Order: sequence, then C-alpha cells, then structure tokens
Amino acid sequence: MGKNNVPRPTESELEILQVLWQHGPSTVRFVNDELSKRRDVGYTTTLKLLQLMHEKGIVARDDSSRTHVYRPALREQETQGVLIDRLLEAAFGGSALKLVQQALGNRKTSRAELDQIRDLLDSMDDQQDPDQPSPTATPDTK
Amino acid sequence: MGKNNVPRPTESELEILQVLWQHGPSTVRFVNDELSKRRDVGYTTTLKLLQLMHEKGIVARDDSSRTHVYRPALREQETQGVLIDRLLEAAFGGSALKLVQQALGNRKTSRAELDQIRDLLDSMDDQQDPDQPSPTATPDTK
DNA sequence: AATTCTTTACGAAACCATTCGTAACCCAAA
DNA sequence: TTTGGGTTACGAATGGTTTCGTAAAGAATT
Repeated sequence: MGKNNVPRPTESELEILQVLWQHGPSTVRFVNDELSKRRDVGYTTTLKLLQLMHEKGIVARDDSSRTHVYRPALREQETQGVLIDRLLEAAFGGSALKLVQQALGNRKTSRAELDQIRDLLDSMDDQQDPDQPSPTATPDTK
Repeated sequence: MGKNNVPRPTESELEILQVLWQHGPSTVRFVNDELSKRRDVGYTTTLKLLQLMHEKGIVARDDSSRTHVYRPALREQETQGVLIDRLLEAAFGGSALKLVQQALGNRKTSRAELDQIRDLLDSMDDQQDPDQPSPTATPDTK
C-alpha cells in the first residue's frame, strides 16, 4: 500500500476535514455548527457527508456511544500532500517549482513568512544527497 | 468584475488547457491526438469537452473555417493562480506559507530549483515596499 | 407514561462531469 | 454525381457529489 489508493476528498469533504483537523474529533452536531458559521447547511447534509466519508475511509468514527465522534483518518499533511500532487499534475505539468513560484509570486507574503521559507530551503540544502538523481516525476515503486 | 467569476476548470478541462498552453491554438483533432498519447479518449469526447469549455468561456474559438481552432481564454498563469487560490482555501485554511512548505517539504527538489526559489524570494524582498503594487496581482475593480 | 428533542439511517432528487453514439454537413476524390 | 473521410452538433447514459425529507430509535423532560 503506497500512496496509490489514498482517498481524494472532494471540496465539501475538505471543508469538513478542516474542521476536524482544527478542532480534533468532533460530533456531527459540532461539525455542522462550524460549517454553519460560514454557509447554510442542513444537519442531515453534514451527517450524510460524514457517513460517506466514513465509508470511503476518509474519517474514522467512534460509535461506542450514541452520538458518534468522527476524526480524520489521515494526517493533515498527508492529505495536503496528495492534493498538491493532484494539482501539480493537473495544472503545472508536474513542476513544483512553477507551483511555488505561482503561489508566492501572485500574492502578498510577509517578510516573516519569506524568512520561514528561506529557513526551509536552507534545511533542505543540508539534506541534499548528491548521489541520487532527482526523480521528481517517478514514484513507480511497486 | 474581479476574480469573482473566473471559470474553474475541471480536471479534464485542465488536461486540455495544458495542451493548448503548451502548443498554442489547436484543432479538436490535434488536442485529441495529444490526449490520446496519455490515455484512451474518443474524438467526440474531446470535441464535446471543448464545446462545453467554449460555452463556459474557458476557451475561445475561431470558427471562420470549417475546422474550428480553439485557444485558451485565460493566460496560463491566471488560471493557475485561481487554482492555487482554490486549493489554498479548500485545504490550507488560506495559508500560502503552509502550502509552499508542504509543496517543497514532501518532495525532492533539485538544488537548482531551490536556488531559483531563493532568487524569487530575494526579488520579493525588494518589492516589499508596496508603493507600487505588483502589476500581476491587482486586477481590481474597473 | 407521554411528549419532545436529538441522533442515526436511508432513500431519493438535483446537479454536474464525463463519455460516446448518431446524424448532419462539408469537401475532396473517384 | 456519387462516395468516403473528416468535422460539428446534439442528445443521452453513466457515475459521482451534494442536498435534504422522512422515519426510526434513544434520551431527556414533563
């Protein structure tokens, strides 16, 4: 099992995942209240979505008590990674460089944030292993 | 008219847009041949997609001659920007920093690319003083 | 106990993306 | 003129996402 069959959340599902990531394991009621702060959404709609996400393996749930408690099945970073890969393939021809340039270039970014990115770049320099080629495009591992 | 009603291409539509961005204005036949290099797709499927994209305003077409010629209605960068905004909102709570960290962190990136990003960061430092708003980033109200 | 509130489960409707079959049309070649 | 290949237009089937109405069951309140 690699990243092959990692679930690909839809937009609504992501909305819910963000609530779970931010607040931790939550009931349908809580998630729905959070979503309702941003837009109109019925309780059973949120319920159904969570049930489907559960079937898909996107969330796990504790149904030991009557009101079930849902939590993300994947780490935030993992899911975000999948989504970036998706966008990278779909719109940037696989070039992470172009994506980052676009993300930074067309946007206001504070100096503090720029510095944080610089730190990240520096730490990546340290990890550079010159032995290996740079296979940005072939996660073919079987 | 701001970025409000900029079209939001689907995955298939992006596949086609990439062909158009890369090769310039093209006929259905050409686009379909390109897509066929990667996967199985019927001619009329590509045709229909292009027709729908035309209706949506995602592509423009020259139908002065019998075989129509399609071209992107938006610049590559513009569309990519919209898509990043979308992902940013949907999965990263709006934090471009987190997105970039994720894009770079979970991925092998060559030193050359890292250097290019550093250059970008440096040039952004220069622009830090927003007397002159960046020409790319503010298509405000007309 | 009866009522009300909360929750889950289920089914269906509405909508959209994707795919393709079929027909009509034009043009060029036979 | 007829045939055939390439093209556009259109409609429909399929499958997935999103929404919500309704029913059933449990829990709390009266």
